[in-house]
Amino acid sequence: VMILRSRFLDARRKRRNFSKQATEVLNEYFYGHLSNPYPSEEAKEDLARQCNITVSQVSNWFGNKRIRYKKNMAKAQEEASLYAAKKNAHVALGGMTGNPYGMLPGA
Amino acid sequence: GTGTMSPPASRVSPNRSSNSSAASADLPVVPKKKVVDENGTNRTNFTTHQLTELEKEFHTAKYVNRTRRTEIASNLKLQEAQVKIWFQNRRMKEKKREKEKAFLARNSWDSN
DNA sequence: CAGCTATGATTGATCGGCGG
DNA sequence: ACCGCCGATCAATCATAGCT
Repeated sequence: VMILRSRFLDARRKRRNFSKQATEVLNEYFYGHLSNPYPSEEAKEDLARQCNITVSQVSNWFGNKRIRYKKNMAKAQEEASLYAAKKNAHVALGGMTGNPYGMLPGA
Repeated sequence: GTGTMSPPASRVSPNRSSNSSAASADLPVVPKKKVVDENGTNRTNFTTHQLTELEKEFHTAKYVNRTRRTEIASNLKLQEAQVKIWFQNRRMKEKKREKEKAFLARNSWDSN
């Protein structure tokens, strides 16, 4: 079985997680447009540039994010609040916080 | 609050609203993709043979006639619709790669 | 190092719109 | 009215990355 699979598996093998910064940008967009997390082609290109990844990767990210957000809404909602709060703070302070939020505390 | 995520603006209707506020609960879940029935397993796992043949056909012709499609479906024991969809997905896949290359190239211009 | 979770990529199939 | 195609997306899965 494994042998048969290895023949048509390609890029999926070597994958690298996006940089924290890239993920940050993507999450900000996602939670900043939660009611309609469907970036236009143009927005995707922009995001791709900002994150230094391809447009397809941006699409993949949003596709995965949407689905997984729904599957774990309870948990994801915390992220939503987190980013919503972050956004407000950002606007209010008008400055960067450089907060190293890494992965969610999962709490 | 509960999830929102209305379907893609392009799919719901020409109605586009720049809703940028964070989580606001509404939208009673849209009918989205149907998982058919039973176990919710409607995704066919093509065999290596089927995929090999399909790709062989693809190299010969990106598009298949209804006649050819019927033949292929018959030979590979697949539904004609599956063959049709397979070719469609294959074409999109190719197009996606080209588009990506073009975009990357365009990105280089900016840097230099 | 093993085990488990997070995450990026792949892909058969669906949705809505368009054109022949 | 019907069908195929496109573009975007979904949903389930694969395989690996990365933390514990």
